[in-house]
Amino acid sequence: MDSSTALIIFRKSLEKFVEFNEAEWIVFTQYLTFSTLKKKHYFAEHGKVCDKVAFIVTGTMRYFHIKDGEEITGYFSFENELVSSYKSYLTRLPSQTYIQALEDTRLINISKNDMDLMLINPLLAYKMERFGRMVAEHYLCCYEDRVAAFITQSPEERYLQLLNTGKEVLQRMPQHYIANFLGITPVSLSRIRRRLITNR
Amino acid sequence: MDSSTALIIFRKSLEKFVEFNEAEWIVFTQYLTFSTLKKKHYFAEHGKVCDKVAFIVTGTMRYFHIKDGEEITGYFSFENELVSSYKSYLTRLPSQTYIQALEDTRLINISKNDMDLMLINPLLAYKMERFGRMVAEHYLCCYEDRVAAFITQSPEERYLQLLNTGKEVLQRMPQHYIANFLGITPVSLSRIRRRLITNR
DNA sequence: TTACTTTCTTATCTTTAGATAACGTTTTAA
DNA sequence: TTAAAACGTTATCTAAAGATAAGAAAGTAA
Repeated sequence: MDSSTALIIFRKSLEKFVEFNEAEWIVFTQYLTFSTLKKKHYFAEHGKVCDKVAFIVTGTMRYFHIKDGEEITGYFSFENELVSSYKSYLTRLPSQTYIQALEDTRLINISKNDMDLMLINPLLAYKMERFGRMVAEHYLCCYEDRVAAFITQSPEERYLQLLNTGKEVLQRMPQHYIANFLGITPVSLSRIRRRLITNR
Repeated sequence: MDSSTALIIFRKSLEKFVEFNEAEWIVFTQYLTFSTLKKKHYFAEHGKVCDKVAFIVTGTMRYFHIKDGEEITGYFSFENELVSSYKSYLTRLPSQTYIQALEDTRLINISKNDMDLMLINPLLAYKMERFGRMVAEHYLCCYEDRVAAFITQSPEERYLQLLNTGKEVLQRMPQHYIANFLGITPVSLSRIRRRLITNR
C-alpha cells in the first residue's frame, strides 16, 4: 500500500471526528509524516517524552508498564486507530508507559510541535481544536468503558468480550500480554481457557 | 455563598482550560444554570440520558454501577471538579452509570443542548471547541492514571494513595464505597486497614 | 541444523480474597 | 423517641488466585 492510499484511509477514518475540505486537507497533510516501526521497536518509552500521536495504517501496538522488572501489558491499539502515550503527548512530561510494535507497523505521525503550529494556523486552528476535542472525547469514552469493565466484569467475562472483538491478531499474540491486559496472571488465564473449553 | 461568588470560582477554575474575555464570559454565563442536589439524589441514572455536565461548587458526587443488585462504586468527583456521565452526555445514549450526591451539592450546569448552541454561536464557537478539547484531554489524563494505577498498584497501594489526596470527605464516606472504588470487598478493605494500623 | 529462548499448560503448595454470619455501633427515618 | 437500616470489624470456612517449577511445544537466531 502506498502513502496516498494510506492517506485516503486516514481521511476516511477521521470523518467520524471531523471533515476537512480540500484546501484544509492539503495544508493538514503537509504536517503529517510517514514511518514504519519494526516489530518490537518502541513508539514510546518510560521516562521519555512521547511527542507525537500516530494513526496506525497497518499493525498493532502494545502498551506496557514495567513493575518489579516485569512487563505488564495495559492496552493495545489496532489498525485504523490512533496511538500515543496521550498524557505525555499533551503535557510534554515523560511517559509512564512503553508502547511497542507487536508486528511491523505503518504509521502516519503528527508531532506535538506540528499540532501546536496547526492550532495557531488560521487556516486550520478551528478544525484542529475540533479534531483534538473529538479525538479526546472518543478516547475518553473508550476509557470509560474500560474502567466500567474492570469494575463490573470478571476477568473471564472481560476475556470473552475481548475475543468478541474478532481481532485475529489476538490469536497470534502471546497469552501473557492478554492476561496482563485482563488484570490476571498468565497461569490464571490458562485455567480460564481450560474451564471454557471443558464447559463448552 | 451566592451565585456570583460561585461564578467567580468557576471562572477561576476554568482558567487552566481556557480563558474568556469579558464579552465572551457574559455570553457564556447566560447558558449556565444553577442547581442544588440534595444528598442521595441523582445527577444521572442508568438507562437515562445524562444531558448535562456540571461544575461542583460545593459537595461530592459518587458514580456507581449496579451489578447483581449491588451498588458498585466506580468513581468520585469532588468540589471544583466537573461531573458528568461523559459518554452519555457526548453521545446522547443512555447512561451506564448512576451518579449520586454524597452530600448536599451545589452545581453549575451546562446542558448538552446549550453546549451545542454555543458550539455554533460565532461569538463562542472557537472558545468552546477549545474548552471541550481541554476538558476532555484533562479527564483523559485522569483516566490514564486511574487505569495505570489499576494495572501497576495493589489495592493497598491504591488505598494509601487515595488517603494522600487528603479529601476529608473520605473520612465521612462509607467504607464500602471506597472498597468498591479500590476494586475489593469491604471486608478486604477492613483487613487492609487493620494491617496498616498493626504495622504502623 | 542445533541450541536457546519463549510460550503455554499443568501440578503442587501457599497465600489471599471472597462469602457469610455475628455482633456492636452508628445513622436514618418514621 | 424508637425501631429499623446501614455500617465496620471480626471470625470461620471455602474458593480462587498467586508463586513456583517442570515439561512439552513452538519460535528464533546463530
